[in-house]
Amino acid sequence: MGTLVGMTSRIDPLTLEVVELIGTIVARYHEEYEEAAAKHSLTGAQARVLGLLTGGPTPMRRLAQQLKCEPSNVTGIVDRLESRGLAERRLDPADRRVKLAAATEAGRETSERLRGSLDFAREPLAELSDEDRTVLRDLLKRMLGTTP
Amino acid sequence: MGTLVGMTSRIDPLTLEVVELIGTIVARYHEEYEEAAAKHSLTGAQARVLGLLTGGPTPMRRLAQQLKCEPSNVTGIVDRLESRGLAERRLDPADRRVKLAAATEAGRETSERLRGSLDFAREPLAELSDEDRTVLRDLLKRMLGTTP
DNA sequence: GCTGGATATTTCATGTTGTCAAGTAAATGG
DNA sequence: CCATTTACTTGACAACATGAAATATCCAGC
Repeated sequence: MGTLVGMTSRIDPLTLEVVELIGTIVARYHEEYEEAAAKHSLTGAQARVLGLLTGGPTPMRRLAQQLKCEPSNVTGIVDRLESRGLAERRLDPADRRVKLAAATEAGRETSERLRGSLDFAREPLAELSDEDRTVLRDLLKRMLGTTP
Repeated sequence: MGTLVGMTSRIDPLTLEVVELIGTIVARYHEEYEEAAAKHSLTGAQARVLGLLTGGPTPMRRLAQQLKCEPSNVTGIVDRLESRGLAERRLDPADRRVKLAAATEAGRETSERLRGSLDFAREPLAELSDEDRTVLRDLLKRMLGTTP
């Protein structure tokens, strides 16, 4: 192996370009998400938890797993949602150790309004035809190993 | 317009599926990035700044713009990088108000090792042929409006 | 049934990221 | 030369995140 510039030269330029594009998409996605959350006076983490709660009452531990963080962190986030009347804690009759976080009616409304304002869905994809979207979907699925 | 289930039904299922896939990619990308940064004892923000500094000495203000945060925030991040010998502040001879953040030799090495450990580039894209990647690249570019 | 270990949650201490307002220093335009 | 703008830092504060220790509960094995 001759004199190479660096490790990155092992990746072909095309792959690098795609990775860079994905990075851009990731950045824009995050930006829009935080922005939409802020419009409803929520932080990103709060919006994420509220979104998870639309799936029904959820144990704190499960929220931590889905957010990939420590359970003690979830305590604070749910505290803040609760203090604003968007969520509440319930006891699990089946296991008195666990507390189920659940969205209140106000929480459900807020979550739904937020979902509606996430324009990332419409705007960039509007550039693509139906056929393009199908191709894109299949490529992304294969990338993610959904079709092994 | 009959009785609809909700606002989300305005978006066709295909678009919804693509949006969901992109969400998955965003989540995985972030996860891997933080993980790779942590392996080098860096936080995500520190890794991001260090990455920006590989482009050469950069005014604090510009870093703030690229990170989309307040300049006062960058002060702290660069402080931490500096205290670990990965970055340093230089004076801009052209304008004595600005301070240029620059990666040290150690910072450059760390940044390069980190870049090399970002497997998100190789692993998922390896599923795709060269032709597939070209198609994907073009679709993403159009999504991002790079080719108006 | 008891007991010991595992599990679910919280609390506390601590660190990083982020905002905003105020302050300092230097450039710039009348 | 002076007022304004610009670049950066500082300080106060909130949210997020981790890790260790405390509490309450469950469960397996005896």
